[in-house]
Amino acid sequence: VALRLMRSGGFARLTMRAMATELGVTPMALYYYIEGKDDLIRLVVEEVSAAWLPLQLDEDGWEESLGRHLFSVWEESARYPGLSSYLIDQPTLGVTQEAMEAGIAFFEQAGFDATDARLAWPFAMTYIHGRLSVDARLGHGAEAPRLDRLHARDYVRFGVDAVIRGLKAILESQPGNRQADRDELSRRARGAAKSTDPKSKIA
Amino acid sequence: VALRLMRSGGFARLTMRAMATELGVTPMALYYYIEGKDDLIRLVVEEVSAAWLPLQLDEDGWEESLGRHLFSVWEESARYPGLSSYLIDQPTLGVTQEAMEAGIAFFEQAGFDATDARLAWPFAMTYIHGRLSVDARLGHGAEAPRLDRLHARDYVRFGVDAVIRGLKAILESQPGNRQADRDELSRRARGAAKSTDPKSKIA
DNA sequence: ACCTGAACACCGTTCAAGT
DNA sequence: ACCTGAACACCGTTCAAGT
Repeated sequence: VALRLMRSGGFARLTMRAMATELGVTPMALYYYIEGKDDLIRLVVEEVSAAWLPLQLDEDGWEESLGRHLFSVWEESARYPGLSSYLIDQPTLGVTQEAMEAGIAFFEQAGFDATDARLAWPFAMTYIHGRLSVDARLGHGAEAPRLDRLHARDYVRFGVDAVIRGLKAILESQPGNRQADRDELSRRARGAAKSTDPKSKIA
Repeated sequence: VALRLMRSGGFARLTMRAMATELGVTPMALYYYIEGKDDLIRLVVEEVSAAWLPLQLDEDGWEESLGRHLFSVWEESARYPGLSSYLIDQPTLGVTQEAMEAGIAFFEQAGFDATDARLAWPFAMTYIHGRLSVDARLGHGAEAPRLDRLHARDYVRFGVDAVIRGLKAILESQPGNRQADRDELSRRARGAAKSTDPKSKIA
């Protein structure tokens, strides 16, 4: 019922009283099952974020993997307008500690050093939830063109591209991770490397 | 009074009733001077955004100019926790139509084509307000370290860097704006160019 | 075990009335 | 011109009481 309320009227429509009315009970009946509104939202976020494509390093490289994840977060979350405005105000952006650690591990696997990996994940998530917050007010469907016939999808496409390119530039400027290393990583990705890879960041 | 309330208790503390109490009047007295709460927030945003360093192309290049602007928006807005969470939900991110057009013009002057300039400004602003929204809950001062002794300033520094590098990569991949043009721009910036600059994008 | 009813402490705002 | 007072339509939540 909570998810349906949010899909039709956005996060603002999700109230204890509206839920009770939909269920045909008084508002206080809900408190028998949940601790309060924060608990209700936690369950909602759990449900919505389960539909996100997980952030994991696939064979076609971290750039493509990250792009797919961000698009998936955007598409799924966009069904619940205003949810990202809530998530962005939460510690760890509303996801569990484990999900955040998995996100950081992703960037370490991609070759970022420990500090940059811890900064890269919140950077990408902050952008995508920021974008979703903007979309919530403007509408995200094809029926809602903005300036110069640009649609919500154009904005997020540009943004995700810029996020990935920015992170790539930072990765390439890391000491010990310059052109020579990148060539090595490319070779490994193609399965052509049989050496011991002494400088590999992936191990 | 509104600004003071926000500085001490954040955006959530800015209520018509709290303002009235501070002023020693009843809530309805405010309606003689302002139309309602939306109008009050509009005036607050007007005041806060006036303190932002304007986004204008200075002699040290668009990258540095953009970096200064974003940091200034971050530092000034951070004094009013929760304000960015409101701004990010607004069309044109809470600024006036003119401010948005000036932002787009900035990216055109920097060499972005018309479409990318229209996408670049919201991208940068969406990120910085997203970042501010996260900071609002976690605190932004040096007294609030996060994971691994990283501070709010580290996150925004990394993010602004990534935003600029990402936009730079997009600019450089634009047709007619490749290495040859960039070398020319670099020469101009150093004041060494006395040619007529026929291909310059800045004019 | 499951739910109700009254009440409290908040919101923004309308409408009519005061001086 | 400037402000009050009562009231309305909302919130989330506490506490005591019902079956």
